[in-house]
Amino acid sequence: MQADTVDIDRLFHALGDTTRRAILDRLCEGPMSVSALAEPLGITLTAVAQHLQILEGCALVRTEKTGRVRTCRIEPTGFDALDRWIRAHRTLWERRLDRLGAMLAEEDASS
Amino acid sequence: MQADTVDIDRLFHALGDTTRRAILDRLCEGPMSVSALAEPLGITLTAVAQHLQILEGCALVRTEKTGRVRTCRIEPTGFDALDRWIRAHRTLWERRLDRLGAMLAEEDASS
DNA sequence: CGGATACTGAATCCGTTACTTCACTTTTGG
DNA sequence: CCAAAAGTGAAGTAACGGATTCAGTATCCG
Repeated sequence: MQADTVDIDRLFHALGDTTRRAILDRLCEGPMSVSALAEPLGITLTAVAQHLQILEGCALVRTEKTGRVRTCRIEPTGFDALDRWIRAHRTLWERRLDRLGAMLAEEDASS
Repeated sequence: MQADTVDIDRLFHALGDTTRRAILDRLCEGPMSVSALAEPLGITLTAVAQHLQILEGCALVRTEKTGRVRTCRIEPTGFDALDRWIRAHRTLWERRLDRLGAMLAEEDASS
């Protein structure tokens, strides 16, 4: 399970930024160069490159440089890791809520 | 849909902190006072209270003060909002990957 | 070749955030 | 009633994060 190596801390941190989520949304339209990404964002090329490093660091995008242009695309690995985290915790929390419900039902029954 | 009011930005920011995720994990065991939460974390009561404000702000926990003790518990609303965001984007991204696959297949066919 | 393009790296700036301390209010148990 | 317990509020601090600028490097096109 390759996606387990993705640090959930980095993942949430990466997604907790509007610009980075905008980059991801943009990449849904297809692979794109760094400049193409930067153009509608109103920030520097450098800033975009920094965001891309973070997104790559938690496997949300993959980039590849050919010639002088770096092409960026969506990488589902980090996304899968996030999904797995949520599923795991959802069941934990739901189990807890179920237990709470059971306790309340028990109290009602004994009253 | 009450959970739509939850700001996804705040949500990711809230979950992007180890201590806050630890608080959530701890609350899975059941409702707890602020001091009880603070004790194993090695940080001040004040710090925990601040984290709780953030977690409440995006509907991940709910707290209620009775007497001098504030009881904290898991609140699924924010969690649901997160889940919905992920589902929506997963389909977006997968659609994109499908389209990519189709394009590659087309290229193969035309070669 | 030479100039434009597409980035990269380093240093810097400034606002935000996590955490602290300390003084204070409220509640509660003996 | 009074001292300990539980939490609140305000102010301060140190580190981090997103962004900038500027000076490079590598690549491409005419």
